[in-house]
Amino acid sequence: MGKAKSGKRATLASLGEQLGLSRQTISNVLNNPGVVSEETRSRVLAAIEASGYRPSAAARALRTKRSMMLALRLYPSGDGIEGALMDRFTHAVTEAAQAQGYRIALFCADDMGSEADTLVELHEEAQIDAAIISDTYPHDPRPGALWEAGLPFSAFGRQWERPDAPHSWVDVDGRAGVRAAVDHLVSAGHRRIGYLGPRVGGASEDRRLGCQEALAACVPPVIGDEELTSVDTPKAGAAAASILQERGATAVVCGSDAMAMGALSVFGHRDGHAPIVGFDDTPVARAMGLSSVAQPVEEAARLAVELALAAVAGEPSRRLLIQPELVVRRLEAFAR
Amino acid sequence: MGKAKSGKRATLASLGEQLGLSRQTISNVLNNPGVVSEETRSRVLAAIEASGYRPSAAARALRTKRSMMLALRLYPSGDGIEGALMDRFTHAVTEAAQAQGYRIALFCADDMGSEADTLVELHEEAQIDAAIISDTYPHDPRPGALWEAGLPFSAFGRQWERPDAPHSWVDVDGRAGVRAAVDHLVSAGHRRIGYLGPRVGGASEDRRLGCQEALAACVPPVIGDEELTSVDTPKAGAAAASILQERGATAVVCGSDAMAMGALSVFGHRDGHAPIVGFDDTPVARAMGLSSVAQPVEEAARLAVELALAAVAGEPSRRLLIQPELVVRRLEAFAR
DNA sequence: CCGCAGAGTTTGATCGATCAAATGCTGATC
DNA sequence: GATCAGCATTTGATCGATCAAACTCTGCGG
Repeated sequence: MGKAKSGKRATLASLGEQLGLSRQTISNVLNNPGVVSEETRSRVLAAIEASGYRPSAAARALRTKRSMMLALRLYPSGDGIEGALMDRFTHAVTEAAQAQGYRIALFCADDMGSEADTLVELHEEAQIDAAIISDTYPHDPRPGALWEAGLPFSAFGRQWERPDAPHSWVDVDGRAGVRAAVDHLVSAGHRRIGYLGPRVGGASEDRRLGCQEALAACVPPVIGDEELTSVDTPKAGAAAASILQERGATAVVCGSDAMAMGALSVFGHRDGHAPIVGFDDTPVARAMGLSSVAQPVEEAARLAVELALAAVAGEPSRRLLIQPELVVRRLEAFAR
Repeated sequence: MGKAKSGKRATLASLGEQLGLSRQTISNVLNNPGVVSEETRSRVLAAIEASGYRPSAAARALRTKRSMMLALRLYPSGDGIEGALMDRFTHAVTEAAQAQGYRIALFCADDMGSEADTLVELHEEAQIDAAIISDTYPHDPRPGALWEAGLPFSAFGRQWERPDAPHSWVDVDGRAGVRAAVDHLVSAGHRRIGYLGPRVGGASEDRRLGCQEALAACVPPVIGDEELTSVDTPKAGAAAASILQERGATAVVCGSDAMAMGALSVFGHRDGHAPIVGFDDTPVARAMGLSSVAQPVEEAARLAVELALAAVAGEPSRRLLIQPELVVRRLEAFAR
C-alpha cells in the first residue's frame, strides 16, 4: 500500500511537479500508456503508488461528461413476500455495473411519474449516464418520458402494449414458464388444473395465457378449470384456491408465490409434493418446499446493464426475451 | 414546465449572457438569494425555469468538494430468509439520505476487508462524502480502517469488543428484545424455556445473555433449559429445537427467524399460538404467523444517516442504543 | 463638496482532470 | 546539410460551478 506522506491530496499537477514532468504526462500514464516512454511510465507509476493518488471523480466527470453512474430506483418494499425479487435484481445490477466500472446511484420515488421526473433531473444534472427501470406495466409512462428526454436507459420488463417500442428492454418469458409448470403438473398425473394470478399487470396476463396454451396443447386432453384473478396476497390466494378446489381442480398454477402460499394452505402437500406451482421462486417458496417458476434475474440484470451502456454509447436498441426455469421442489423434512 | 429550447445545455454563464448579467448573479439567486435584488431574482428565476437549467453536479462537486453521496455496500443476499432485513435498511437509508439532499452510491464487495478498501478508495476519489457500514461483529476491521483513513462514517451495529470506540454507531438493544420475548412466553404460561441462537456474532451472544437475564429475574422461578447455538438455518434450528424439547422445554426463544422456522416445525402451533419467538420479524415470520422481535430498522437507518452527516460536518461522534419491539402474532387462518 | 457605508453586481482565480494542438528532439532520407 | 517523420512531452483551453475580493452606484452625514 502507499498512502500518508503529506496532508494534501495528490493531483496530476502535484505529481507532475514532484517528478519534473507535466500533468498531462501523468494523465497519459493512466489513460494512454502507449504514448509514454517505458522509463517515465514506471517512474510515474511508482510515484502514484507512493502518493496514494486517486483521480478526482468530479473533475473527470466535469471534463469527460461521463459520471460513470447508473440510476436505479429502490421500490417501497412491499410486505415482503415478493420483495426479494427486486432486491436480487438490484444486487445483480450493482454487480454487473461494477464489473464495467460503473456505480449505481439509488433513489426513492413515490410513483412512476416522479420516478421518471427524478431520472430526467439526475440526467440533466449529469449525475448519471443512464438509467435502468424495472417492473414495467401496460401504458407505463416511464419509457416514453425517458425516451423523449433523450436519457439513455434500458428496462427490465417489455413494453406490453407496444412490443416494438424504440427503447431497449429485457424480459422473461413468463408464458413459457407457466407452460412448463402446467406440463410438470400434468406429468405428475393431474387432469384438472386451475390458474390463479394477481389481478393486474401485463406479466400476469401473459402468464395466464401461458396456462391456457399449455392446457390446450395437452394430449390426452386436460381440463382447465376456470381461471381466477385476485389480489396478490396469500389470503386472497387461499380464498380463490378454495373456489378452484370446489370446482374440482386438483392442482393449481399460480402467478405469484404469495398467492401460491395461500393455495398451498388449501391443497396441502401429498407425499411431500405440493400440487401447486408458484412464480418467482421467492425465499418463502424455498422455505415451504414449494415448486416455483424462477426468473433468471441475475441474467436479466446483467443484460439490462449491458443494454443501458449500449444506449449510452449510442448503439441501436435491442429487445431480449429470456427463459425462466421451473424449480421443482419437495417439502423439506424440517417443515413437516 | 420548461425545457427544450435549444440543443445546448444551459449553464450559469449562458444564462447570465442571455440576461445581461454575470454568472455569479445567477449563482447567487440559487445559493444566496438574500444578496440579489428582488427584481433581478424573479427575472432570473423565470429564465431558469424557461431554460430548464440544472446545476452540473460534477462542477459543483469539484468546487465545493462535496459529492452529496453516501456509500452503502450491498451484501450478497443470503439464501433469503434474513436478507430482507438489510434490504429494509438499505431502503430506509436511501430515503433518509434523500430527505437531506444526499444520494446513495451502491457497491459490492467480497469481504469486509475489501469493503473498507473500496470505501476508502471511493472517498479518495471524492465520489462520496461519507459511508455507512452495517452488521458489525467483534473485531470488525472496518471501523478501525475507516477511522484511520479519515473517512466520515457511521455504523449500524456497535463495536462489540470496544463499546467506547471513537466512531459513531447506532445499534438495537437485542438483549432487551429477548427479555421481552421471554417475559411474553412466561406470561403465556410456559415454565421451561430454551434459547436457540446462531453460533457467531456479538449480537447473538447479546441475545443469549438477554434470555439468561430474563429467566433469572422471573418470579416465580422459571427453568431455563440449556441454550443451544447452531448454524443459522431452519434445518439446524429444527434439530436443535428437538434436543431442547427432549430436555423438557415447552417454548423456545430464537436468535433468528430462520432458526425459529425450524423450531416452529418441531413445536407446532397450539390454538393458533406458537411457543416460539423469532428475531428480526422477517417476511417469513409474518407469513407463518410467528411472533418475533422486530428491530426498528427504519429508525436505525435514519439515525445512521444523521450520524454520518454529522461526521461529515465534523461534529463529535455519538453512540446510540435503540429499543426493539416484540411483535406478538397468531397463526392466520389461511396458513392452517 | 467630499467621503463613506452598504446594497447589488461583477471580476478573477480556482477546483482537477482531459482534449487538442504545439513543441523539442532524435534519426533517417535525399 | 536541410527536410521531414515520428516519438515523447508540454502548453493552452476547457468543462461549470463557487469563493473571495473588487467594483459601481446611490444616498447620506459632515
